[in-house]
Amino acid sequence: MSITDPSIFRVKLFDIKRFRRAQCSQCKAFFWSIVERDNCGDVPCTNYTFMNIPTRRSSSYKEVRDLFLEFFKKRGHEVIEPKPVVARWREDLYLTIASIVVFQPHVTSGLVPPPANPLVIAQPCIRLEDIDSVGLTLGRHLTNFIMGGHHAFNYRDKYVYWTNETVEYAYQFFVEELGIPEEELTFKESWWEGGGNAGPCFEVSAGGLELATLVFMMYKVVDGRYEELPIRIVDTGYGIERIAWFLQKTPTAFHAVYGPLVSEFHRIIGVPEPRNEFLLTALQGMPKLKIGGRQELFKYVANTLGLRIGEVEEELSRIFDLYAILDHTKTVMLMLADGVVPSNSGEGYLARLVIRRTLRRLSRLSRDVKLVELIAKQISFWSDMYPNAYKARDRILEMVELEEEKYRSTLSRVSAIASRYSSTKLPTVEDLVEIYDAHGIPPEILAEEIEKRYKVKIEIPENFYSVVASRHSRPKVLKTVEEVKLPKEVVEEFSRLSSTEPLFHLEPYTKRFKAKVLGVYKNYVVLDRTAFYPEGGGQLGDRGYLYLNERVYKVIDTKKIGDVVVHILENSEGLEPGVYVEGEIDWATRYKRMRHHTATHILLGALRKVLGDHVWQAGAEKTEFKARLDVTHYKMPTDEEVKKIETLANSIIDSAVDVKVYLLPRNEAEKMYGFTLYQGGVPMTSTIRVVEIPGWDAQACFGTHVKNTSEVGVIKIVNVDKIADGVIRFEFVASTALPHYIYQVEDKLRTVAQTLSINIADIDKRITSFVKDMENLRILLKIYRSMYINEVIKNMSNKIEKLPVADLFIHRMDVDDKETLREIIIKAIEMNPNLIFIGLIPIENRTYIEISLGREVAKKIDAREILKELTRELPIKAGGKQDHVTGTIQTDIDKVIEIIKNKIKTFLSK
RNA sequence: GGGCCGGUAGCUCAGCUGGAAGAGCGCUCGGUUCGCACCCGAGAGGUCCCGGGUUCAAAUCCCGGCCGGUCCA
Repeated sequence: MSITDPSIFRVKLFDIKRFRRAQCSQCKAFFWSIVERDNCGDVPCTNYTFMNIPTRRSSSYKEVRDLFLEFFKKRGHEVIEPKPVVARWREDLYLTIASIVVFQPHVTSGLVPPPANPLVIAQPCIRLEDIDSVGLTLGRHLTNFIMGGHHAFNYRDKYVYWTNETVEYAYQFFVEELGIPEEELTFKESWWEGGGNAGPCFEVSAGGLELATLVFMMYKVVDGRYEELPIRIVDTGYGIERIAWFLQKTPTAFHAVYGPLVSEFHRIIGVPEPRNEFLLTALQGMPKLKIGGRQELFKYVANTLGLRIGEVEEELSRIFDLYAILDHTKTVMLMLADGVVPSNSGEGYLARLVIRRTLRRLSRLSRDVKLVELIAKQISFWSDMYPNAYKARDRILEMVELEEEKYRSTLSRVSAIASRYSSTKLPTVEDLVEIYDAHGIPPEILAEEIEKRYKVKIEIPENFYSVVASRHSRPKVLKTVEEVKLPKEVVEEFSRLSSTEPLFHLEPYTKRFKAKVLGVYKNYVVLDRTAFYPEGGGQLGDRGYLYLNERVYKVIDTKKIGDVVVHILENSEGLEPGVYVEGEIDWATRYKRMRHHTATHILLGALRKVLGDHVWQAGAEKTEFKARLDVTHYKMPTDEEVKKIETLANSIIDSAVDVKVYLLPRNEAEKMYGFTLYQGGVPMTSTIRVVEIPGWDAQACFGTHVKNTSEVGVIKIVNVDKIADGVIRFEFVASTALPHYIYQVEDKLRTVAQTLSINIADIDKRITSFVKDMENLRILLKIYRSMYINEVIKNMSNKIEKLPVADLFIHRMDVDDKETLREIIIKAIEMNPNLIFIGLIPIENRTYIEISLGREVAKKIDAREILKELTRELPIKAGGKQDHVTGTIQTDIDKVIEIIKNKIKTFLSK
């Protein structure tokens, strides 16, 4: 895996302190240690021994975090505020899985300077990769953790520090600051990869716990190959939870992190707290997991303490569940606090996934405890470390409650699905996967139900969830960056040209301008400057004209390649590089789009104010006619809320606030406005164009905006829709586009009124009576139908022809109402089991025919045989079953009746 | 973003190898009963999501759309 010269691992400190390089007898990795040892110092190559390693301190979780920051601050690192656990600034990742993620890809690629250098950060992270191991490993695996990271960015012309200093800091921190004896420390050589970067690393362990990873990031991973980075980055991750565990010597990391909350969860959920000895024995048994899974662990604990395996399994499983719940509820809190809305797609699904996993585990322990209650406990417990969660408390709890309800309704299908099976017909593994995939019902829950019903046990394979996962192919990129929709050859042709001067930004009200033609290829033209707005940020490209002397060129669309604006013409004949043209944009259209664009920002601001900070733009489109804005929100807004949003939005229009546009360096912009800037996507630029409506909204935005909110005129929300779970779409019309919208509505009304030949004013009343009339007519029709049916049946006996084999009745009905005919037929043959019923309906110049046999006749005769007989004489397309056929005769009804009668008579006499 | 499942009576759903629209609950009426949640009998209630196609015939098969659910990243 590694392509590195191992000499990079030979750092100064190892020489001074006489660390020696050795190979682990278990995992075969090379490691450095002061004392001689035959393992790398990390579980499972060794046992947990940290319980017996003395340290100077026994610090709380929060103290460890502050200790870490303080240590590096004292050594010249600037402390950086942590970022949200949802990676809003990244297009390729949903969650902040490490501290370095904060600086990817803009800083690591060299586009933007780091906010400080060197720096230190205590970044809350969420990683769902190991979610199945959480609890089981007593805190080694967690879905949320704080990664303490000190980072140094070494540019070609600016060196900060590299391997020597990094290892020395680790040594000082662990040995001098925390008081871990130096002979306990091991530095294992390894290789790290993530987020598109890679490099050699040290895993620093003591007493069986890996406490930190020191990565020397120096490669970019491109198509599986490694390219050297222009910047060498020190990327370290100190596990604050593990260090706290190490120092406090609690039996699990959960005790170290959650303190009194552990007992409280035990009490609420009703799981008795285990003896310390029990947990410590389990901890010692952890390396067994690697060998034979949890059964080996149970066996170890049972043997050591002289207990029965079943007993141990039952108690430990419950405790594992409880710890996982402790972990998951905090993860849910963190995600929802950072504005994630549970959904069936996107990052919202990750929140739902964790919530459902938690509910599943919770339901194993208790039927009565509500998830909301546990989350509420977490929110209060963490109120000082995570005040934003406390602020969002009501919203978080409401979302959790809604999710809990949704999950319950999902599970309500279990019984219906179980009833598809029986004690002899059990679901296969394939069925279980299918049921989980399509209905979200976990196999153990279905198995439980089936066991209850049919007293049969179902085996669920160990690798169940990986079978599920293997059914889904994974896309390479999560979100795609806005792509240019221009032919490849055009992109190549124009890629050499210098960037176009953006008059549409510099002076957005420019309607006419002069410019020089720089490039012409087919119907694509590039100018040195332009007022034509190129498609982007949900705003469409401008249309208009280019003038060259007497000639007029129609511009039908405008797009961009990087900073080069490409005008798409109907015809470019006569245009060539060097000539000067005059441009004129279709101002009426563009101005409406500008107003809709600014209106979208106004609406988003209003939405966040009315609905909450969890509202994020999930998509938008602006045209000259109307605009739509999709946002994350967990339920359909009420009519009152919509009105409130609309009123609020219009109030800022009436306030006539100036819309400000700034170009700011990225770090500064983020510092000033936060990540709410990136509503429409994350630009890959070092400077950011910020469009601000002061006190209302600020976004990184490429589009054109009006100078003052009053120019938007008015916003009318015309439609609200739920387009996905957790995503609400608002369609709205602004400014002078509104009359056009109203015309459309009026036109529809007028058409309806005309069709009904009434006044528009009366339309509502008329429709009501119209519907009532329909209802009455239906009832009336029903009565007449049954009258007719009875009439036919009553008169039938007179018209029946008694033949030797059966009775024959031919009924002609001159109304195309097959349903009525069918009713007559059914009644007739029920009354007379010896009847052959022939029903005929004229349809245009053809004849619909239906032949039905009574119970008795059907024993002797096949209706299809009759059909066959008729086919000899008549062009029939028909078919059916033994006692009933339907079809069409391609002949006029008057010509067929006699033929049918005769044919059937001859047939029956055979 | 992608895959999968579903849309049939007021509700929960069956029917889906094409062939005459069903069950349970609920509702109405009647019976039983001191009374009822029980029991018995009768009845009302349908755009089989929408549009197109194949077919003599489509709830059923095919295509497109809308809506809902769900899993994966």
